[in-house]
Amino acid sequence: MRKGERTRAAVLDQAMAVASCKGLQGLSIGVLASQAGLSKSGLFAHFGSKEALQQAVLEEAVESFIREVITPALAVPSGIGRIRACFENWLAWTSNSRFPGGCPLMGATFELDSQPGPLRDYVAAQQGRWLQSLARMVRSAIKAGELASDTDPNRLAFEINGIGLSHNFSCRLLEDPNCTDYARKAFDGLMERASIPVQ
Amino acid sequence: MRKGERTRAAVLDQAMAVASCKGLQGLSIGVLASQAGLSKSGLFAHFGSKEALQQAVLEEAVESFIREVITPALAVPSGIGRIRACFENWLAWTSNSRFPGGCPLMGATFELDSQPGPLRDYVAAQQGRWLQSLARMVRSAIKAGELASDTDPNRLAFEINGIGLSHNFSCRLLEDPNCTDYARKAFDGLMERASIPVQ
DNA sequence: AAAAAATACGAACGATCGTATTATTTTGTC
DNA sequence: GACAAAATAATACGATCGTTCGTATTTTTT
Repeated sequence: MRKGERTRAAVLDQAMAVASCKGLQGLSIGVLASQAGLSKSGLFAHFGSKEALQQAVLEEAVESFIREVITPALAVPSGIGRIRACFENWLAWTSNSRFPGGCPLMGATFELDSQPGPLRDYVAAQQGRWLQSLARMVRSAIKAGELASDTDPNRLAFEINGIGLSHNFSCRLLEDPNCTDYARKAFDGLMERASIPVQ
Repeated sequence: MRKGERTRAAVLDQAMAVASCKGLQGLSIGVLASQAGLSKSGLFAHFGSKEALQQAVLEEAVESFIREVITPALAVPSGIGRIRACFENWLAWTSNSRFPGGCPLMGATFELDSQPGPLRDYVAAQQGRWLQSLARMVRSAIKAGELASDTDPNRLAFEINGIGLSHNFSCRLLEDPNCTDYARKAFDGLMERASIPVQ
């Protein structure tokens, strides 16, 4: 690994932490450079533009999310268990200490949702993929005979997403100690309602 | 109504629209002034600081939210009907044309949740009130005999909030035309599960 | 109509922003 | 250890930021 790649990676890690707290708009090349012990122009050269830096932060965050939330869940046999594993990974991800201000993608979602441009397009595409991943897990749980066949995968994905969003909301803003408990119970209720009743 | 109050109100309206799109951080006194046909210093004098302007935007948004979402619902007899009315008002609010970028409070929530200060404190307090309002409606629906007595009002409020958040997410970022349908069905499912079964 | 108070303006401040250009240092390779 | 390439630094630019100040203009009250 070249020296440049190493510093770039280190900068990116720091940038993710900052973006997690202050948003993508709150990223400042000057501040970031002094935090990383680099000159402004030295740091700048690694990305070429501020937007490219923001894009890199987003891509890095997406890659982490897939690695820590989705991929491990796919190792679990398809069915409700896999969906639950993914959900649990997501809850843990929300409190990941690498992100002192919470998931940067969550922040970017609400920061960019009304600001047209390549960054918004990227976030929208990735969040669409996230919902599709959830829907796919639901579909395979139906195939496995654990969820009722008339379950709408996209709708269930919508609801699971809502529980996670509410968890983030109550965890990050309100600091409600009950929020993880609420989230788990909401998830269980959702699965119970959609599952095939035991005869 | 004094002249000053009128211009201040007009500026605030414009500021809410801008904050709705670009966030509180995206508010610029210079840009706002030129949009309002005022000089920068003339506009500035109405607020005294940028943070005071942001605070004023938040207060105005909260007031609108209460007026358009909560108060009308309280005119509906207590029970599931009242909760549904509130929920429907909320869905409509999310698409309110006054806010080209969606609810400014939603944006502020995810923008400020990790940025300590009076603005964050204010948003947290108001969002706490919002959840409490929902919980109170649930409690009165239990008293009215429409929801099971073992329902946890705070947990149900948590779940309703999640559906609204997911609706905002899918509506604003993904522009999914099904999102309102999904949200309504999720809400109905939630109420059905918590309601007292008809004998 | 005169006096007082409230509003708005114009100019300037220091600071910081992202970016471009040019130079210097460090790194990896032969 | 020399040499090319890569990485970092130095400096400067124009723009914009929030803010202050003194002054002009308008509105309201007397």
